[in-house]
Amino acid sequence: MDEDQLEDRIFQALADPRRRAIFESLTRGEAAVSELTARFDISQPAVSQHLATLKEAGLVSGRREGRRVIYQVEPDGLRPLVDWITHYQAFWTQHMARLERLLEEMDE
Amino acid sequence: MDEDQLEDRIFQALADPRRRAIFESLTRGEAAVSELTARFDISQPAVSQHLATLKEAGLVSGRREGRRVIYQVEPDGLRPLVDWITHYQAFWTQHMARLERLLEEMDE
DNA sequence: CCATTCCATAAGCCATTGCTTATGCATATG
DNA sequence: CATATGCATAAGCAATGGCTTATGGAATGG
Repeated sequence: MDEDQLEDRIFQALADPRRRAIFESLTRGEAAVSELTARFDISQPAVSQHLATLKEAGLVSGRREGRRVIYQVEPDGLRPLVDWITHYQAFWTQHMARLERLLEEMDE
Repeated sequence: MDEDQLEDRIFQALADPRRRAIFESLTRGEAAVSELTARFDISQPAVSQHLATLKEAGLVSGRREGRRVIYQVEPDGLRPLVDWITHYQAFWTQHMARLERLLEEMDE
């Protein structure tokens, strides 16, 4: 897929608050569609549609387990977003201290 | 302003490709509305509307200079986005090497 | 002053989007 | 098999979004 097109899909996928909430929910652990439907107060098809959008953006993936489909966050999914931000290093240089702190934490 | 609400506006502002292009254009240097209108093939009101959206998201700011209004990137504007991503450290740990390289570059 | 330039805002239009209900396929279960 | 469960997809609808043209205010220049 075109890189710019993927970038587009990621931004657009994360633009919707509910979709972002679903994504964030999945970062706390994989879940089946039925489970997500129970958590959020929208219909099952709505959840499936959101998941499809997130999937096409490369942010999540799903595997079949019997009748259920388990979705999980795609670890590399946010990479294009990180790359996009990194491209404007000059404007977030001030956050480097914060990132350095993060690096130190990760070293442990 | 509510932090989540700002987060929302940032994601939504960056969701539109043309608005992202305008933002990217401003990262390469401040510009007046008329200049941006010349660069992108849309009407002046359309540009002003995009700028208003970016401004409410805290991504750009404008100052008046005579008849013109000069827009520039707000250095701290992407911070909430960076914060959001850092919140999911676990999923981009793999990018730490890349960030470390960036840190080294910044040290020079 | 009067005309011109630059910009923001209003109003209206069309395309997109996120939701719903309806439906059908796949898998499990009796 | 027959029924039930889990999910995806289709169709339709209301809301939103980005564009346009029209208009008016702010600042400059003759």
